[in-house]
Amino acid sequence: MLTDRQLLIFQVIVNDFIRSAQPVGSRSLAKKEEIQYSSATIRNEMADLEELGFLEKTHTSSGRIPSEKGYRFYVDHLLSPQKLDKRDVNSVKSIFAERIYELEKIVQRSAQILSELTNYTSIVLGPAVKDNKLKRIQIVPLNEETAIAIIVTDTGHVENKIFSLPPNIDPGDIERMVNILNSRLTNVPLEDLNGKIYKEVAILLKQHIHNYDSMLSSIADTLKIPANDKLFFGGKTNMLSQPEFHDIEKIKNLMNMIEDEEDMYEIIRKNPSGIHVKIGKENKNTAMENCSLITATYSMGAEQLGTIAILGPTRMEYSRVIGLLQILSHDLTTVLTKLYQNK
Amino acid sequence: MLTDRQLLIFQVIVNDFIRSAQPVGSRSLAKKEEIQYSSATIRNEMADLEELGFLEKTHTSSGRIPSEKGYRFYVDHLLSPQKLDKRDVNSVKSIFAERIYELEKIVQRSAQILSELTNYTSIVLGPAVKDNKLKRIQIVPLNEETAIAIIVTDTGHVENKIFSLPPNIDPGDIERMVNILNSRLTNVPLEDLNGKIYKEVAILLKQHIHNYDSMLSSIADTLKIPANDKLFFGGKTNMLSQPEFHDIEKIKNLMNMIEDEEDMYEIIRKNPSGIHVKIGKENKNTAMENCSLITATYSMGAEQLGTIAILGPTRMEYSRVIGLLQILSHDLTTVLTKLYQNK
DNA sequence: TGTTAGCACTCTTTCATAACGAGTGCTAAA
DNA sequence: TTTAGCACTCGTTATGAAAGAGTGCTAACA
Repeated sequence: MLTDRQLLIFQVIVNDFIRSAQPVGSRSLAKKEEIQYSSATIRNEMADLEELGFLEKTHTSSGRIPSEKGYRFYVDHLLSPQKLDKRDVNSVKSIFAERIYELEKIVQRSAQILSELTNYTSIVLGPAVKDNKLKRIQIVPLNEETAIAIIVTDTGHVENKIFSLPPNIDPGDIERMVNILNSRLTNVPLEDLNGKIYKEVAILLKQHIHNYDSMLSSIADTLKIPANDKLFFGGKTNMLSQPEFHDIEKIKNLMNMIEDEEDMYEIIRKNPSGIHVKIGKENKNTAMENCSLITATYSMGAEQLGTIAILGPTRMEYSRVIGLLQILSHDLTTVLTKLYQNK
Repeated sequence: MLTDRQLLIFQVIVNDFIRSAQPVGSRSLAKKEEIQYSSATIRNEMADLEELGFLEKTHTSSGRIPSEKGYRFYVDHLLSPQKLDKRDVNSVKSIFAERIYELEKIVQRSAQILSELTNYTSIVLGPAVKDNKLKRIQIVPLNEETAIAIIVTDTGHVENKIFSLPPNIDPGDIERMVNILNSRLTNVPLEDLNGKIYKEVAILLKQHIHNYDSMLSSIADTLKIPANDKLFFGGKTNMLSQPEFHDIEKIKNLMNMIEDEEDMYEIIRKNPSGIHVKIGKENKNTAMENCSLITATYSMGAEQLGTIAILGPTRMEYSRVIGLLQILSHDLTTVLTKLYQNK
């Protein structure tokens, strides 16, 4: 469709704009050494590229900036195989340098490094808890009326919830119940717990425990814990430094969205595996219409665990960010697989 | 020191400026019904108040705004006994309407309501964990090499940490160790745990457990958990709506500070009990020089637990915010005392 | 036929200037 | 002691001119 010359010019314009955030004019292009044509020729090509929808003008006599369609084309067809800066690679590797055991800490640190490297905002959806398998249930009575239920998963994740005890409960009953729960539910994925409790465990409890029904509903309720997986952020305020966000109103919308867990969860959830780029209005959210979101997934073995994302202006360093996400998601997957595979 | 008329004029100026964020001129003051003097008289008084340091001008011929000294005087001497709006009172009461068991949830919700009512940013320092007493220690092995230590406190707070096991550990040893720890350490305040472990528990472990020394250091290390108490925020982005933060640079500084847990912790920590107001530069942090911070403490019984704070512009609704904090800290204290006093 | 030089035109940015309004400080009169 | 009046200051807004960056188009060129 496009001639080689058009491709060249388009690519240089996009790169230039990504770097400078200023509309690119024909004269400044003609001065570049990789472009040997006169400004008039370039003007003609730019007019064509605009007609095709890849470029835009901010006003009648301004230079050109890439349109969303332009960015889309750039991302899909013009990104050369990523050659990452060595420093970037080293920075990512450094995340895994110290021996950390907690999955969450690794994830948290990834988010932080990513935002520092890019000066954009990073969002990491923590490991999906619902696929974790139950390692142990524990109930600790706090006083006559309340107790705390604690569940530990095979990945070392801990959840807890306080619930109220039925009056005059026998401590022995609690202990028996915990034993039954553990013997029957160990290694069951958290999302299956609830079903299994009513199908298999209820019968057993009925045989051994007084007052089992009021207890059971408390416990079952408690085990419904893993509602949303945890979100981690890095560089929440980085977008304030981007020149496209000089406007307070825009910033307010964006920051409000970032602060709203629900919104962010909606945006980053259920990503198909691999790397994906959403540009400008491709993100449904109006607060993000000047933003691009790049997501990558990470896994443990064959099981997809979570998502890493970078939120930046549409004028984003796509090449570099994609490179960073690729290497990070790969490394995360490798480390996690090694660390927890031998359960 | 000040005449009654000066007091009246000063108070009206402050109230007007808090409402409108605009410098207050003599003519607009003269129009108010509570002020019966001519604009010229008021001008003279304003000149005097400025000389005394209570008022400032933004430029030669502008109206007056309160100086920091002025706000300080206003807060210390001019705040009438707080008459709170009924809706405000009801909103605060609503926090405690549902029966919630988790202390953290109550605190979290308080922060949220507070920020919604005021349109400022609220910061709540969660209950000091170090004063909690140990209810139970649990150790759950995850695999051959790692285990997770869980501690539960008397207030239902749960902390956990993964640590590495010495090679070839005997499961029976772990169980014996947990029993010893629980029998010896239950009801010990968290901050005393470490000392007590080495003084009393080490000897016992030596008698009963193989390999006790390498285990002990792991455990002791694990129990050093409660580093910082948890911070909760409400309305982090509210300051973006305040007219004094039209300047992107100011916003960036402020938001960066709010996002930095260390900074915030430093600012809100170790507050003497009661309500305190820090105005403008009285806050050492330069990002806060256009802000005021009002803090209040809450307790459980006689034991001071944490701090609630509101961060707003120096042009803050002092009267209302102080009133809100008073009633909230009082109610929090009451509820918490009732809920957990009967341990 | 593709490329380029040249020129008229457009639009933004910057600067200077003027007019207006809000507000002050000071003086003199009530 | 209070107030009316007036000159003065400063910020805000509108206007216009000039400069600069960039475009589109036409005509000439290789």
